Amino acid sequence: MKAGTDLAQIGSLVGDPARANMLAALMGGTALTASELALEAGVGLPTASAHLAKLADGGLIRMQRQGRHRYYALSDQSVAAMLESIMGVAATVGPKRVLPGPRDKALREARVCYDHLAGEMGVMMLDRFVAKGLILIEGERAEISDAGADYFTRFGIDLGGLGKNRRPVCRTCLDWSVRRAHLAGGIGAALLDRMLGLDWAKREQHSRILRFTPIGRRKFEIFIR
Amino acid sequence: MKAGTDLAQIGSLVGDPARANMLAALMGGTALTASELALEAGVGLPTASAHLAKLADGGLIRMQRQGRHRYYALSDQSVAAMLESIMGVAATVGPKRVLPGPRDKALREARVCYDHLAGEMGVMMLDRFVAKGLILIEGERAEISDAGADYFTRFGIDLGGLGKNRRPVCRTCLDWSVRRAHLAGGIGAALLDRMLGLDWAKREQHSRILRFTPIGRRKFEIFIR
DNA sequence: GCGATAGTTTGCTTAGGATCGAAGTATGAA
DNA sequence: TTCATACTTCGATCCTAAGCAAACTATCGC
Repeated sequence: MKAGTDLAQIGSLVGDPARANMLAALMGGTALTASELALEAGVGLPTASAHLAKLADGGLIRMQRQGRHRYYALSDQSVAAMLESIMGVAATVGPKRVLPGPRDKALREARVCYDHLAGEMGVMMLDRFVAKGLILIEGERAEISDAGADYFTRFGIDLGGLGKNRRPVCRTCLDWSVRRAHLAGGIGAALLDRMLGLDWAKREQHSRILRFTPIGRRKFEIFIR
Repeated sequence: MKAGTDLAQIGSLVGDPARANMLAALMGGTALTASELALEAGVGLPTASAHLAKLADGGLIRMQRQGRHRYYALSDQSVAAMLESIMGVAATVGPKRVLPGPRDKALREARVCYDHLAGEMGVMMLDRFVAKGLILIEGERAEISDAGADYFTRFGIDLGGLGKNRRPVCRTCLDWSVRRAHLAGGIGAALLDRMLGLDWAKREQHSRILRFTPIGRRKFEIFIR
């Protein structure tokens, strides 16, 4: 009875098309303004404002004022993981799917999940790291080995800086398209950040798709080999 | 835009209190009849029938006729995992929680998740199995080692029989209370089944709580040690 | 200060869907 | 065959919540 109430509360927040579109847009990881989200959801500003208030009240998103803008973002990695798992169910048990178009293919291959790399390439990367002993996995928790710390530091990531903020440095996240885990947490975010900084890939506008350049893809292969 | 539609579809299914209560009840793993679910949801039979049709249509549940009864169950482990992840978010970011009562404590300690052991004891069990090399984990996928096969067989589990039906023998599932993985899949179900058969624990009526007997708990400790 | 942009609040309309009673179908029991 | 149980379908009601227009608040640039 009580468990159902919790489920329903979150479910109804996600269950409205306008709010769902907002959440999907925020899965991209970048914070968005109320107007941008209104546009994304296809509703007017007043309506969007009401929706955002509900989402914030329910704890799914977090707001930050910046001048006359208000930036909204998912409040937590766990919210992103939940949304991914819902998408996973939608993809498997959902209504008979039309065969996936080219956009879906790109999305499956490489995309941003909140703030880290997901899709086939993300899963492959974690697999390789585990195989090489750079990451140690136990259950959902993951750990960076000494060899891994060395490797990531040489890649240009400041592990010391990561440790300072509160979020777990290393954790995994279930991938909806591949149904395997990929690397999330501080290290996952830092790796994606670095790859974008090195111009290995570019984010496609208004989407979660990551487009790797041919050179970037080759360097990525070498990096994880 | 499209991603949001998928989210909203599943979300709105979970978002109705009556349906959410039904799903929560089905998380117990046992299949329930329409009347039982109506009672659980606190609605009349016609209403329940309509809800069940929607859930089945959306692919979240699966129906099986048996005489004049119709038994409903979650359609898939992935649905159970999704519901767990939603509960996880509800528990963390949700409305300011009242301090957990004794029921919550029991639920945290040991409960049924669809058809396998979850809660602190479930997480502990998987941790020990991994540490002892009985289960090998790589991402979300898991595997039974040779030593593990031997150990589980001696515990009275027919691993050969497990392999026959289609569901993956070994996989992990994220625990909402502990936020770590526990053991799911065919082996998870078989282990719980065996423990119940050995009278280590009893299921509490109309709830997901597992009550271990003192002796059962001690045997469990030895089993995973 | 003034206009302009970003966002919220208020008040109203409307539609979708949750609910139940009553009638209809299917299965089992006598 | 007849009655009872289990469930669905139909029809009608009612209520929540999504939507927008208009008015209000706050911040920026000048």
